[in-house]
Amino acid sequence: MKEGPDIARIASLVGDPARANMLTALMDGGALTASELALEAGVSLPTASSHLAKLMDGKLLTVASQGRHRYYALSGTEVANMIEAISGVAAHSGPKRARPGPRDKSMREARVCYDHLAGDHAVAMFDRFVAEEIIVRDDEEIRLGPVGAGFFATIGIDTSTLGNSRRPMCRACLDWSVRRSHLAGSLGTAILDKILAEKWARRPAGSRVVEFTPPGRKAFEKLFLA
Amino acid sequence: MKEGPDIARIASLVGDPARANMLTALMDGGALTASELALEAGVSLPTASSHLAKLMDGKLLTVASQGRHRYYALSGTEVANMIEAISGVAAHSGPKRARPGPRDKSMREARVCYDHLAGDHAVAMFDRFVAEEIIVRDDEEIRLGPVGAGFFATIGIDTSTLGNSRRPMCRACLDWSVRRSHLAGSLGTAILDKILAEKWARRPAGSRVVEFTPPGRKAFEKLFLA
DNA sequence: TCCATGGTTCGATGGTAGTCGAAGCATTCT
DNA sequence: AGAATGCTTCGACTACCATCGAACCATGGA
Repeated sequence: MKEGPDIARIASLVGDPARANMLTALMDGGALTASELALEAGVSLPTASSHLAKLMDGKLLTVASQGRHRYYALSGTEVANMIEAISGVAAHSGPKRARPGPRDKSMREARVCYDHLAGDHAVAMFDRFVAEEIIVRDDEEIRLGPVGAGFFATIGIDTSTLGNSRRPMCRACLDWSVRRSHLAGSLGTAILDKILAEKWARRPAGSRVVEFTPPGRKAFEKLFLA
Repeated sequence: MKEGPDIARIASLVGDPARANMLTALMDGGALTASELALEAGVSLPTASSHLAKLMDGKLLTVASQGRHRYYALSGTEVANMIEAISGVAAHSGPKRARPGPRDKSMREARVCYDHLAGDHAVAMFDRFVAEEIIVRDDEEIRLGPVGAGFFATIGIDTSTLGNSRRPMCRACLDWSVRRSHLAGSLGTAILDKILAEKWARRPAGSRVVEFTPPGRKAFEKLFLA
């Protein structure tokens, strides 16, 4: 009967799966483009655009136009707190989270996260990069480490050309199946590109799964998990 | 694409206006019956029952069967925190809350909250009861004060018969238009009954508004707001 | 034992909101 | 300028779910 703030309105905004996916994708505080969010949410671009308009209308998101890109981000910590609180309840509620992650084993092992690799392999690779000081992480920020440029040069990735774009070369992306970070950004894209170019793995159509071939996996491990 | 806890599922539970009303009605930590919640939400009993089943399924509510009543309550502080967090965002988002409360002036002044009086008059009455030690509040608990039984006896309410039922005689109910407590429980019901029996006020059909007659208002003020 | 009251289930209805294809703007690169 | 990319708008379709009346169960009281 009390009708305080219109709680139902904004709860219903979060209540749609597509929008919820978008919001959680932005929970790291980063900004993503509409197309990236469309992929994250698993919907078409028009649909995503509609959802984004609704989220903007509810003031849950802010947008920054940069050239022909529109970068969407959470509008503030209050929104993040809310998502966090909802997640807490959901964790206690939902179907027993005995298996935290996707039902699909291969998805958990290796999948593509828009344009870079995610899953166990990606997290292991990220850890090794940090251990070897190929990349260094300063709190939230991630940069190429002292031996980084050299390392990537040896495997045919020219890091000097990756810094040009407005897009950050290195970005941390929280892996939902492992709950740890993996590498995104243009460098992450370059690595995924190489994996596919070398035919170490292929992507079954209509899925995010990345299927390594047996020799491909060996080569990948030798190169990135040495 | 991270698919952590099923946040959309429980957000959509809160996203329905009827359910949101129910949840906010329970935000004081109390327990209400299905019919009370139906009135709070402004829906029919079958509809309310369906919503309650869904909220139970999502583990947002607990239920305690007492006789033929079923008392629903929030399942824990985590749920309350979530509602609180959502309210915070909603306050920043929604249509300017210049007028915190109902658009209807008469509603804000006096209305019925299921079976007791709410609104400005009810809050003023509650304050006076506390000031005069007619009732005393111990934190969350409310009891009849030292002069309480005598006071109510003089106006024709026998408090000794009100304690029999399982229902608490005194209960605090948070008034949404003033954001302060008013009196619920069987004593609150008795007072409302008296007001209507004395014809100090009447209830237009199909509304929660309580319309005092001019002499009725005088009598009410003399008796309860002296 | 029978009635009254509080709740839930069932079935049918209607409205609303999510979805995508196609077309339309805007910006940037060649 | 022309082409390509990123994004939004429009229109039509669909599916889901909130809603309520009526019937059905359960408990408590006479």
